[in-house]
Amino acid sequence: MKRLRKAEAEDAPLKEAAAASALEDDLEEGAAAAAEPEEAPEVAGAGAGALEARADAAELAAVHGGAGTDPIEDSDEEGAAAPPQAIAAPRKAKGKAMAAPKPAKVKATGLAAGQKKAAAAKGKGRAAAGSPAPAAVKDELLIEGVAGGQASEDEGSPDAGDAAEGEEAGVSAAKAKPLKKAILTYPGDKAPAVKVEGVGTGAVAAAALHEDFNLDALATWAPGKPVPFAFLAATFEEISSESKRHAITRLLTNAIRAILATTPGDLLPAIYLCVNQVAPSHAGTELGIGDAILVKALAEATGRARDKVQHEYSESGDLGVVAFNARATQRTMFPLPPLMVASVFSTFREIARTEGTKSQEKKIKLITKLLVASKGIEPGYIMRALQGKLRIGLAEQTVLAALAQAVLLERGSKSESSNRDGSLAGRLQAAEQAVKLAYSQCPSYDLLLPALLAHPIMEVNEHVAFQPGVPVKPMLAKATTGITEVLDKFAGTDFTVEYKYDGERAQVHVLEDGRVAIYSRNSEDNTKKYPDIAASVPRLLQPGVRSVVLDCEAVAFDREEGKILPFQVLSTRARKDVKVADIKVQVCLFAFDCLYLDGRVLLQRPLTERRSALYSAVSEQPGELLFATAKTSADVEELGLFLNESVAAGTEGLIVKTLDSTYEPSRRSAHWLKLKKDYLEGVGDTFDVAVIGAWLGKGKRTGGYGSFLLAVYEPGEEELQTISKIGTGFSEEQLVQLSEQLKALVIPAPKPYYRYGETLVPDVWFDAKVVWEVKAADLSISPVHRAAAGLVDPTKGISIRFPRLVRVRDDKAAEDATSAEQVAEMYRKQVSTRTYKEVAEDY
DNA sequence: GTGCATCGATTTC
DNA sequence: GTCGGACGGATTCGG
DNA sequence: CCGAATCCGTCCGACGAAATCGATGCAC
Repeated sequence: MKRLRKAEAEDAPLKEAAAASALEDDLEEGAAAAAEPEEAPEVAGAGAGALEARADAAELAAVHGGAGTDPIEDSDEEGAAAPPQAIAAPRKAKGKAMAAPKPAKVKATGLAAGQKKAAAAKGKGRAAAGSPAPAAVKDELLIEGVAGGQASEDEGSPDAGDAAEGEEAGVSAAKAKPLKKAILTYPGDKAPAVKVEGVGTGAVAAAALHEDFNLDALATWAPGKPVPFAFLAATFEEISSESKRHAITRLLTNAIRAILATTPGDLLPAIYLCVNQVAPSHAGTELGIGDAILVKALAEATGRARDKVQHEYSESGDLGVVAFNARATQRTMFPLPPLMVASVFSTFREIARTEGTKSQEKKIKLITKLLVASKGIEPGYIMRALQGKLRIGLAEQTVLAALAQAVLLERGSKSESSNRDGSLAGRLQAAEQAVKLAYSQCPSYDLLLPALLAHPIMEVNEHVAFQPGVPVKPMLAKATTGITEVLDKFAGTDFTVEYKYDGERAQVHVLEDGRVAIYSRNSEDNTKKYPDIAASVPRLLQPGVRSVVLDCEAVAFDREEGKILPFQVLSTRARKDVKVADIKVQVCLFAFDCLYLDGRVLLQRPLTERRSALYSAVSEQPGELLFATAKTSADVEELGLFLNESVAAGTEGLIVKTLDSTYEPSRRSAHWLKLKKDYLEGVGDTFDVAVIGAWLGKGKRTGGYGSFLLAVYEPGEEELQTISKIGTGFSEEQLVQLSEQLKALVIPAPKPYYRYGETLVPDVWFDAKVVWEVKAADLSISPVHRAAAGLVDPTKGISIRFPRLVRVRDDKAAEDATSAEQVAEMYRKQVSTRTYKEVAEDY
């Protein structure tokens, strides 16, 4: 049926198209329902009702529809990839975010930011050195007192907002005192506030500002009416000029409150737009849109040449800016209906659904339609959203925080005023943690939102909790620089050490009904990628075990030799709809944690307990499932040996874990530490390489180089052969300085002795006079790089994994760079040729 | 129209 | 994956 | 003892190699 509608929408005039798509899936039906002239809904009441209904539907669907079924998603969707998550903002590019900076905004951005901007603009180097922090903070507080009023200015027409500065100043001055006081006394507390952990003075001050929330100043639409996309775009724009997290959070909190108070049905699409997702990760819906298609669409929408748009993109490094400028100069013949949050989002979903022949054309059409209907700031944010990079300093964690705060503030007064057991800041903090926990254990806004609106926020974890079949965000580990740091951090606590296998994270769910689901690190459904695992794991369950969730690393494995294979081998496995018979690369699971066993959620249990649960839940089967090699020791030398052993066994190093720690989903917790050889100073593979080219930077690297092309030296033919690009390891300041230095070495064409891939041509070439020392984790056979070509592989060259700059080698010339032969030798050495047994015998 | 190469997008690390 | 920058909170330092 | 300096965790967004998959373009 959606096909029909789609066809209609394509030919219909925009207004009708928007209407059609607004009705398209049940999401929009929900929105529409909430939008019915319910006449001034009692704040959250009406909308909550609408969403409550959806919550029930969702729960039902989850129960009946089975594992990870997204109640909102069309039932014909199959698992696949996920939408991008990253959203970002340039700190110092903030000034030129999207629109021409408005006078009022520049003021409101605050002293600190203003200064920084200026420093960044003219002065490379010591930007942050100057302004004393305390003064900046004070001024910030003054100005933020009027943030609420400011938001409204942006709405209607983007250019309309210049409030009387004098008045602002007056208001702020008046507010300054109570604010200061607030910091000291925890406002709203009768009893002296119990010190809440994690709540600082900043959070208290921020909480106090919530009193200024003014719905009428924010909401330009009537209660129950669809939320205009312009509102969201204006919020984004404001956020983009802000760098303080509290301030960003509050801006979004206010926006969410406005939606909650008027049209709560639009909250779900709004949240999805904020986090730049189109569906939960495990639902497998992707936009299938990248820079290339966006450039095409933008060219079409503005009637300009593609090259020109592409060129402007290269120059400005931001498609959003290109779109904004393009639209600004284009006249529309007749006024189009404004974009709505719900309709924009449903168009995004439609784009994600579009596939097959001519799908790109269709997608471009949809995008074009959005662009043509967009005004002011909107096209810029539409482009960025489709790119998957909002770049405004707002991403998932902050959205969750704002969501929690908004729900508490907007709805808490009713149901939760009775149990005010702390300061406002404390309760906000608690709500935030509850919501983040809920989301990490059940990463789906489709499930989270309805539950949030249906129940008191502090009970959200009772309703949105871990359940087998829905992936948990995996716990991550923190990098360390050496064994001493590990011992330092874990002094006084018991810890254990495990191999860090070089494969792919696999969260294996075995459900009571026998079904198996396997999720990736990013909660993608990988079940279809690993039918072999799905088949074998149930056989390995210990007698009596009915359901279990394992945390594992899936590693390519040579069953004949009983040997771990490198990551590059694993990556050649097919990904979609794999048939067991077609599998060429065997995989062995290395299990290291157990999150759930026979109805018991183990996330909050200590590692010791989870580990024994693991050992009791499944049995080892060489080549199919093994327990991660582990050892418990606090001896420096012993750990050093173990680290060497792990590397010899073909793993990346060690993970060190405290034995009493719980499983902390999605946290790069200090309870798990990564110990890799290449982290150690002076250890690991380093290369001296010539810098022979560069690419222009994007986003916060706009205006300079973003990455560089590196080459090693082949003395026989006297060639410089590319080995890698590099884009990290330098500070911003250093990057500017290096760019400056290299700019002088630009040559119009590559030297005849440069050997590089035809598909890897940099924006500018350099005379090879600069040598850098670069560190890497590994070497790999490369389809594009030319280093040591012919020495290891008959035609392919060698590249490096995870390259980063260590230091500049002023003392070296290009001829002194690492030689091709050395690179080849390093590659040969790293290839693991030893079996497990051999390694084990040695230690 | 079919098969193959290429490009772009997405994903893993 | 690596890395650096900005913030915010907690802890330590110095007058 | 208080304010300043410092340390540390969190969040965000620059950027890396390399693989598959899907759509499209091209040769035949």
